[in-house]
Amino acid sequence: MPRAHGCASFRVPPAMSRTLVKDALNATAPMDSLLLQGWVRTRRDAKAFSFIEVNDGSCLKGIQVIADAGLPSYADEIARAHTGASIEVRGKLVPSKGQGQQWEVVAESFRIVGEADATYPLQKKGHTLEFLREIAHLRPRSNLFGAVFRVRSRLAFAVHEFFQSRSFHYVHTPIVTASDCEGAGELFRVTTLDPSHPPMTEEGDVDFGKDFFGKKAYLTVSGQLEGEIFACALSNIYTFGPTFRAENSNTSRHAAEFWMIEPEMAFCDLQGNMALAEEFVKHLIRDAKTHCAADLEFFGKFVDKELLTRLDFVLERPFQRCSYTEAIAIINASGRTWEHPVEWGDNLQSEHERFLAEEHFKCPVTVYNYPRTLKPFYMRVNEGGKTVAAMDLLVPGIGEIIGGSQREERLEVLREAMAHHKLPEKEYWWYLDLRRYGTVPHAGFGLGFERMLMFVTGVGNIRDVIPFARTPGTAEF
RNA sequence: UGCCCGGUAGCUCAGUGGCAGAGCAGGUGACUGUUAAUCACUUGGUCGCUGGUUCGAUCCCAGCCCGGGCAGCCA
Repeated sequence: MPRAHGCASFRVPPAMSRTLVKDALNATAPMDSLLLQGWVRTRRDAKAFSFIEVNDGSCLKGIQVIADAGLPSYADEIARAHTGASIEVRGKLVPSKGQGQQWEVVAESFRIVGEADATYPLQKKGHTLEFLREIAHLRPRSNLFGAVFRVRSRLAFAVHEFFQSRSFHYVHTPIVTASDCEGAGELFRVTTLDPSHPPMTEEGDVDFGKDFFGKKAYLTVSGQLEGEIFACALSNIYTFGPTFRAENSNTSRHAAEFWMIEPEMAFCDLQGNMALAEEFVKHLIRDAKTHCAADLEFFGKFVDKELLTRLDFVLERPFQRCSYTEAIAIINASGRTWEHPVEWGDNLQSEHERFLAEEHFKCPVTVYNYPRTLKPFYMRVNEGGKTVAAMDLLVPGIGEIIGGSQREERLEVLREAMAHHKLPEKEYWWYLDLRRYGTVPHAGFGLGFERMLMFVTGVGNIRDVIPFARTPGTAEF
């Protein structure tokens, strides 16, 4: 940042450095002087003084400030200290005389930094999540969203910590991609062509050869294929970045833009993959419990009463594992009538996945070895050729949270699979090269970061665990 | 994309084929180491939009827009 020199309006830096609310609340001794900066949550006036609850987002709780009516600024400023106003307070941290808190701040001076008038839409209580979505620029100031986004920040850090501590290397895979045949859903086109006057070929088609990249380009739906490249060099890698799917999905667990974590391990099979997935999910839960205890407690109270016991339960028990073939047998032996009856070879529907995780196993469950016909070309073909070494981790309440597989490392088997899926070898020459030169068994998976956050926070809609949700028809902010 | 539910004050909602309602928020006053403070009074409306039926529509009908739930696709 540029520094101001010799400027008359240069503001003298504060003599005191700022104390975060979190640190003030966790103080072990009184403080003679501190500077608080934050936003007014509520104000309660008495005759001789006012109570102001100040929150600065450093933690869930705010701190109570006592502003005596005798303060010089009181008469002019206190009436402007509405909910939502930003405020700066200098004073002492003292043990509270009141009941609800250990510490409070006795103001020696305070000023309103930025007013918030009566149109400020956040009230002390009673907003629906739908309303808060419409004010996504203000909702981080609410208790719930402050908590959600603190947990999101912490778990993003925990992702790196988990992999880095296991000697995985972080790879930045591209966001713009030119391969459109990964089969992971509809792609968003990336182009600089003028949509109303695109260049045309002699055949009358749009000439993408004249586009920015000289060919058709898209936003990535997965970093997996590029991740495999790096796993076949650095051994253990992970990606963590945004992913884009242009599916017209209108559900509480799909977004057009979401963040995905994709580890890829060389010299690893499906068993190792499942083990890592379980360890990873448990690590994230444990980390949130350790570092976001107050926020999780808030979710347990106001979002999902069973959240904390469920998370503990998930940590304690080993995840269940069950082959696709067994899963079909369990579903059909349940004696239930299904909206979508299944037999071997069919996709598992939501109702089946929910039944397995929520009722049969009552626990996260990894379903593996799916029929070859249901899965993409890159998954490793099992003995007998009918199934592939795929895995999906299903969790209660959400369903699929992880999808992964052991990859096909045998050149000829992979070529057959590509031919079967009608994929041109020319486009995948580099992917095939990985099997031509020093191929190794390798495996990996993708974890939807938002779905994990839904599981950890109990929040039921993906739009409420991502700062600015992109869903069909909506890209505000 | 399909099926279902909804749209009334800033927010959460009730309601009726015939003067538009409550709680909270906002305002004024009182009271109090308060803490979702309390009490009294009070401001506040294109009843989503367009058209139709009707003497009269916020209400009934149609179309559209917006939001939500579920399903499919997936993470």
